[in-house]
Amino acid sequence: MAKNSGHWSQGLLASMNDAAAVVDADDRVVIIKDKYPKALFHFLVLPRQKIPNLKSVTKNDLSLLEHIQKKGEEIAHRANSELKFRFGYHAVPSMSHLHMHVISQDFNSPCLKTKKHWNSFTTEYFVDSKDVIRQIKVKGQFSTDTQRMNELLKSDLRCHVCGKCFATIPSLKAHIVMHDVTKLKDS
DNA sequence: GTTCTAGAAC
DNA sequence: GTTCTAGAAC
Repeated sequence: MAKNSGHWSQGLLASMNDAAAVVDADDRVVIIKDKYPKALFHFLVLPRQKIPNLKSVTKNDLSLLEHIQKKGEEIAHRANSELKFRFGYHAVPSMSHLHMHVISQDFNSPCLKTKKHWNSFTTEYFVDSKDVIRQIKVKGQFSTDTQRMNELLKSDLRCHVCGKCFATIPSLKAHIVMHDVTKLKDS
C-alpha cells in the first residue's frame, strides 16, 4: 500500500469501489452516495479517469465535464423529481479526486452541522457545473481565489431561500425546514 | 472530510 | 447549567 493511500483525503477512491456506496456507473463515471449527506439527497459524480481536482482540468476534459453534469441531472431526477437540486463543485475541496456534488436544496440532514458545511453549499464557494464548464471553455482552465473562498466559509449564516441571517446552526436549521423546496424547482 | 472537546456564548 | 462553536488531530 502506497504511503498516504489510507489518508482521509483519499476516501473517495475507496468509496468508488464500495458496492454499498455506488448508485450508478457507466464507462466514464461512477456515482456514489455522499457518506455524510448534507441534504435529503446528496450524491457525488466522479470520473473513472484519475483527475485530482478542477485545477488539472483542461479543454480536453470538456466532454467529460458535460457528461458528469448530465449523469448528475439524471440521478437527481430519478431520486426525486419534485425537489430543487444544484450541481456543482467546491472551489477548494477537502477530498482528492474530482467530484461534482448533486445536492437537493432542502439541506435537511443531521450531518449538516457546521458553518463551514452551510457556507460551502450556499455561497460562491459552491461553483455551479455550468459555470465551471463555461470558464474552461473561455479560459482553458479553472482558477479561484483560495483566500477569498476560505473567508466565505466564515460568512454569517444566511438562509439560501429568503436571505434571513441566523446566529447559530440550530436556529438556521429550524428555519429552513419551513421553506417548501419543492416549490423552488426551475427557479 | 470527521471526531473530539475546551471554553465561549447564552 | 446547557448549548454551541472552533481548532487540533503526530
